[in-house]
Amino acid sequence: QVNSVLHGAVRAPPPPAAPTYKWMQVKRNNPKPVPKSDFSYGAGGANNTGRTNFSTKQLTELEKEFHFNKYLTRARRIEIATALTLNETQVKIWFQNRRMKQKKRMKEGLVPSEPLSQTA
Amino acid sequence: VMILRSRFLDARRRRRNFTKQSTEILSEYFYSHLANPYPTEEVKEQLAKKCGITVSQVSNWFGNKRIRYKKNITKAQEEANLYAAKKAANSGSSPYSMGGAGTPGPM
DNA sequence: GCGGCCGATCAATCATAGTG
DNA sequence: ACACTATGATTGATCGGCCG
Repeated sequence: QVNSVLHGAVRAPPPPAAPTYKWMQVKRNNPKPVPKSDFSYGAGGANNTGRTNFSTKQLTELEKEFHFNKYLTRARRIEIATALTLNETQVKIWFQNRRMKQKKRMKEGLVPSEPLSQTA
Repeated sequence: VMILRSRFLDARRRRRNFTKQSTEILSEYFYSHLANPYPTEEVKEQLAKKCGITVSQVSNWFGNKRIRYKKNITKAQEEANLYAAKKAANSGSSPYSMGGAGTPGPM
């Protein structure tokens, strides 16, 4: 119940009390449903722990593959996932995010490559 | 984590705070649409132009603003009220209509 | 129906700018 | 000069919608 339009003697009122809209209550679901229990690998094995921390090696490989193919086939995805000790989903998601990232750069930076040093 | 970070790490993260005026413009929109602070792509472009920043930056700003508002509702509400009052005070500078009870329906 | 993709967003985190 | 906070950017992952 929100305070009505109490007018009258309200000299120092904090009442406007912004209501709680639904967007403020939005909650994302569990990061992941735990596919299975496997050993926890330092970087690449941080499974459903919310946010995975890809190792530099994994990122390098993914990046390399991305330059070769912007899109993956099921087979290729499995190969990469296996080689990097990641889930197919993680690889899939990485590519999706990567594509969006490149698109964003293209739109603003106009440079599809990495913004590392100006090199010029 | 050794994390060499390439020595200079993402030069990108070398951010610069937006001008007070830009923040003011973004905040005004945010609090004027508190019921649904999700500007459309078109609106983002307008705000970006008005603030002299990119659309992505506008998106980042709203994304951060929404998340951080939720993180501290009480504190954030004070700011919301502050803006509400400010708006009520000067009627003639706000191009956006108030968004008070926009959609109180199902919470 | 199902799985992949897109566009937008969330949420946690990084690194720095600003403030006391 | 330094600890702490405010804030912009990055990114793995989720949500809803569309499509083959």
